[in-house]
Amino acid sequence: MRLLLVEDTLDVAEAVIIRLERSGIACDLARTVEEARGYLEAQPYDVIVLDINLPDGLGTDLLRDMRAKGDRTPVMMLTAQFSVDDRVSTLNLGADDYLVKPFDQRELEARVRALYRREQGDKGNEITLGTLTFNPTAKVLRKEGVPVTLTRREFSLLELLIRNRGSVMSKDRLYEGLFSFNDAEVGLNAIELYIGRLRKKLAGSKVHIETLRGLGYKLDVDA
Amino acid sequence: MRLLLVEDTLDVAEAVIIRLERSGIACDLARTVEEARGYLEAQPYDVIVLDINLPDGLGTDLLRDMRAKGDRTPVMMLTAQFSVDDRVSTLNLGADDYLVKPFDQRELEARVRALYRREQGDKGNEITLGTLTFNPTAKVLRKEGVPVTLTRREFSLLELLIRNRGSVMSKDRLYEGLFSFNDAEVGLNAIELYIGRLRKKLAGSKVHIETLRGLGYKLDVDA
DNA sequence: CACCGTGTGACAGGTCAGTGACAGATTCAA
DNA sequence: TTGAATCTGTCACTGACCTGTCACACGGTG
Repeated sequence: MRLLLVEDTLDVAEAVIIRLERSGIACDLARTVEEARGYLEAQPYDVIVLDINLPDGLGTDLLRDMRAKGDRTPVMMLTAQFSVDDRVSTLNLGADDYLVKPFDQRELEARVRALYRREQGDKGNEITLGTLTFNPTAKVLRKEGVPVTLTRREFSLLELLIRNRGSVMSKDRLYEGLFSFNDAEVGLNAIELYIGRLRKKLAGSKVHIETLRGLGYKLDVDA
Repeated sequence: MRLLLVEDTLDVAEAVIIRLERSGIACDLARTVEEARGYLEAQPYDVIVLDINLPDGLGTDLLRDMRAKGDRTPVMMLTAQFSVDDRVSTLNLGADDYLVKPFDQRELEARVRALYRREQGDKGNEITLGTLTFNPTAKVLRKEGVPVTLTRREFSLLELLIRNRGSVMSKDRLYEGLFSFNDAEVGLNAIELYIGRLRKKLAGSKVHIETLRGLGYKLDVDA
């Protein structure tokens, strides 16, 4: 999952990013509205967490512009004071959720995941494929009921593949979902590496990752 | 829209079918889990409405098997009693919606249509030709539902032909679409080669690539 | 019948993917 | 804070398969 955090208070931002990155969400940080616009043009995000009060303007303005352009990316608003009026107008602008500062990190993560899930169209959060059950919120993968330990990156990659099962995911798309701009300079080779590691762990599960040379990878259930 | 109703209570089933057929939804009725499996093997459906309590087993088992096989057809569950636990576990199994009996016919129809719409949205720009379905975003080609593996070049060529189906594509145009300036020095013969390879993979699909000597190629569906 | 454009099998690069080893980074527990 | 364990990502090498050329067969057209 690729997330954009727009927030000017550095310590809040850092705490959030550390937390989210640790659980496998690739985060980019923008500290102004302008910066955020740049990021948004550069690449698509799965979720945006947007502070309202920013040095060069209001987060709500950015939100309005996005919606006016037809961008439907889920947006969670953040702010310190949140009157009932603020709340209503924010939601009316097309925000999907909001959180009042100070907030609990765990709550933020849970809500972000909920937004992502909703976007993906998954009702439940447990996915069964072959002999695998995958639970993105609990971060647990089971093979025939037995837990399989996955590292952060392995988990993120598997989640991307599972959510797009049956479709070919180009190496670029996987790369975008896995790494943020901070993880600069990571080679594309890393994807191949993790694909290999995942394959080992998925062995004997009726689920396999197919390679399509020059196109990407595709996760499928054995016939 | 093609719908499979799995329900053993005849009068309920008939009422539903009459209503849905009247508004243009093609319905098949299965009265047992076994019968439903038969239908599902025989052909794909757009939506499945699935009762939980059936004479020879539970609808939830059928649902679980489908999801384990990677089948993501939207499923709406029906049942008389529906505790919170039932609800959660059903959704976690991969159901997309549920309805408690007795229900309003109009509500059923509205929800079924909602499921269908969402599914169509996901499929987006999927193109069906004869027995082929071609999905450019997922980079997947299926012949009678079975995935056909294509290489990068084959895929590009097929996409060009499909997007211009019915009209003749000159070899030059195909060439321009397939090769960039980097791929300099590739002979025109390469096109013929890939046409040949594609023809083999499209064999038995009611879709054929016609040669128009001196003019180019044309992809068409058999009469 | 000759010609030109097309079909096709075999083959030789060449590119891209798989993999093992390794070093730096990070996490976790004392 | 330190050290062990694990995770991360690079590098280099190997191997597989796609790619496109060549050569030749085929077939319609004039």
